[in-house]
Amino acid sequence: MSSVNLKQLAQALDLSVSTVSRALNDSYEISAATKEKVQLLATQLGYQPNPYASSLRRQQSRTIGVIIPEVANNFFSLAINGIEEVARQNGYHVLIYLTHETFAQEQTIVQHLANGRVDGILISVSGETQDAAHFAKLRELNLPTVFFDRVCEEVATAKITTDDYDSGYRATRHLLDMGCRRIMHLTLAHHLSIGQKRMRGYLDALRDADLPFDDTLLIRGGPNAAQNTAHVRQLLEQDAHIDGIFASVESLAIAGYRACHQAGRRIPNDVKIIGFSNLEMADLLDPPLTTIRQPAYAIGKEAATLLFRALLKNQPILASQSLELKSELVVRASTGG
Amino acid sequence: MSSVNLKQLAQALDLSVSTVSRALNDSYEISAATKEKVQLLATQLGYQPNPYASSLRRQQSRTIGVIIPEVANNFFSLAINGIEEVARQNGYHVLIYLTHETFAQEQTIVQHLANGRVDGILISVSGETQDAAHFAKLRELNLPTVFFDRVCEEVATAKITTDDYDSGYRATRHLLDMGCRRIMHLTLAHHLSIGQKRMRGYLDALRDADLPFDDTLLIRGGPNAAQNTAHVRQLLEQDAHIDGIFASVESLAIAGYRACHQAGRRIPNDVKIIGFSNLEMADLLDPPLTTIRQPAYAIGKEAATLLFRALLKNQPILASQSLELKSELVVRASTGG
DNA sequence: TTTATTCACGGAAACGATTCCGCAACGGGG
DNA sequence: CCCCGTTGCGGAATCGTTTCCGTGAATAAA
Repeated sequence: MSSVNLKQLAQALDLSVSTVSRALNDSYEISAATKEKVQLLATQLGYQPNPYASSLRRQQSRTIGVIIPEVANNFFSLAINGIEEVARQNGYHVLIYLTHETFAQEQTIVQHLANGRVDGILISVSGETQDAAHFAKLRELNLPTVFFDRVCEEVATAKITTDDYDSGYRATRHLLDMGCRRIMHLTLAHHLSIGQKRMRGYLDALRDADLPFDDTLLIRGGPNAAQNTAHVRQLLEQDAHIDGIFASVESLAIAGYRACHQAGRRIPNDVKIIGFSNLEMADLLDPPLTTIRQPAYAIGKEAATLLFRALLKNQPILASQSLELKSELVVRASTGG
Repeated sequence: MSSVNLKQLAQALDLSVSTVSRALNDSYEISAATKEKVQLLATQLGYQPNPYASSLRRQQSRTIGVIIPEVANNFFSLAINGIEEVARQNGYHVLIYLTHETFAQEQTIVQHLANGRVDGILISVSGETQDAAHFAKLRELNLPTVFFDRVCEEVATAKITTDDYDSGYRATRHLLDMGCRRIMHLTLAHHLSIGQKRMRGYLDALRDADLPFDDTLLIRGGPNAAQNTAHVRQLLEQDAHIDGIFASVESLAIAGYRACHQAGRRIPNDVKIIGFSNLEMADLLDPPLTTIRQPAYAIGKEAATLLFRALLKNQPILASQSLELKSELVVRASTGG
């Protein structure tokens, strides 16, 4: 669509197409004088190489794909921020795909990216994903892939995660320290390693406090916020002894707040709440929410950096390059006195 | 990069490349029997057309570009959600670019998209943008463009906005009705029409209440949240009579909250606050924030729908197709009693 | 039977950039 | 003076699809 192409430049300069191309790519075979002439006219006419012709010939697109469950989510939007920054610095473009937490969409998206459209993929898998078969094709095609936050353990590639087991343990431990004895655990991605790690942290903290694990205290949430709230409320009303809620994602912490309001349980007097969250205004909630804050921006940045290191140096991505960043426990009033 | 291409398919089937291509595109010139054979083998071998070869030949990329100031923002991430949904339904891909509210980045991005990489553009301009010259090229190239929310009036194309003047008026009027007499106005995009419209609503509401406009009550915020807060706090401490804050974007409403806390002004007793916001948990803040809620998801969806109508039918986008959606005033405790 | 038309397909030219190969001209060394 | 290497550039193939044009055979129309 760009009005001017190589052939037109070549004609105007009375040079061949190949010479013009080489001049623009700063090839050593072209004299300084010619280079200057070519580049001058190119900028004058506003020449921009056709990206598709270039990609076709070079067999690379200077584009990466980012697959995430949701974008209207503080964690993922911060991560995208980090990703986009690194991509732009390297002159790459970013294609965004949303799975809406469904496995089917994740499959189709991954499939559609296995045709050379992107040079690499960053992915945080959907809550439904249990099978990693759809990632096999990427491996087969040698398409560099980095998982972040919600990873697939089975796939042998690099993964950027946070200390999920530890965070789960510390969150639960904090509730216990504040006096909780019957702690609800709200989880979304319970099939995923991330969910299981946080859960194991929860379980181990209970065990270390010599508290039994009660299966009924476990709520597996879904994408529907109203339903999650109703679910939590129901449990709160059934079980008057519940005095703590550990939410493994932000939206479920919110569900916890709403459910407590509806069930007439005061936070933190009756029920203390802690949740994973990247909400910058967690301190302005009523009451301020105690959070485990993941370094979302850094996660995106690290994942992208790892990917580009592989892309630019044309090296494979190794599982050994995986990184685990630390989350931060920020104590506020929702778990206070 | 996809392992199998048309030529290989053709050889395997003992057909010509053109026949295979036509069979896969369901051309009327190909017999049903051949079509079936071709499609069977194609799916068996997992054939996927090379998107770049296809784009090069067809002169269209089945990709749209979305340019926004920030993604870590409830409004924009909801809008992207709407955009992505419509794009996926139409089989299009979405390239995301962030300007980080800077004019320079907006220029470079727009320039880089004027080479056929995308078939259309959805844009919400940066807070710094005052000049529309960089959009001229898009018009020149006939690259369909739709503005949403933060629009450029000078550019003759369709724009999806909300009733900004009205919202500004209603927000201010609400504060007046609740007894405010000295209302601070926090704005971000004061050069943009969106900022000016909201401001005019503010001014007209003051005028209709026979209140004078005081220039010192106007704060032009920037991208730095801490600085904005400090700015608001300073003004609050200087002027003890301020009893209302009207924030034209969510982040500035938050700055208002923080500033009030720091300056020891109670909300809503001393100062009442209203702000544009798409925060789903505005009701969980302390106190719950009275908001003007924009239909962010719908805006994204409408903008994308308009763009695709033009793309698919190959029609130009007319300014007359512009749409103005209604925002909603949600009264909560931050402007109460 | 002859001609016209449709059907089903093949060949080859695009799309625009990159790159392999080849080739003049020129300069320096023997 | 001749040979050879270097410098600077042109021609053409190539990436994988799409599509224009052509063509043989079968069928229909006359």
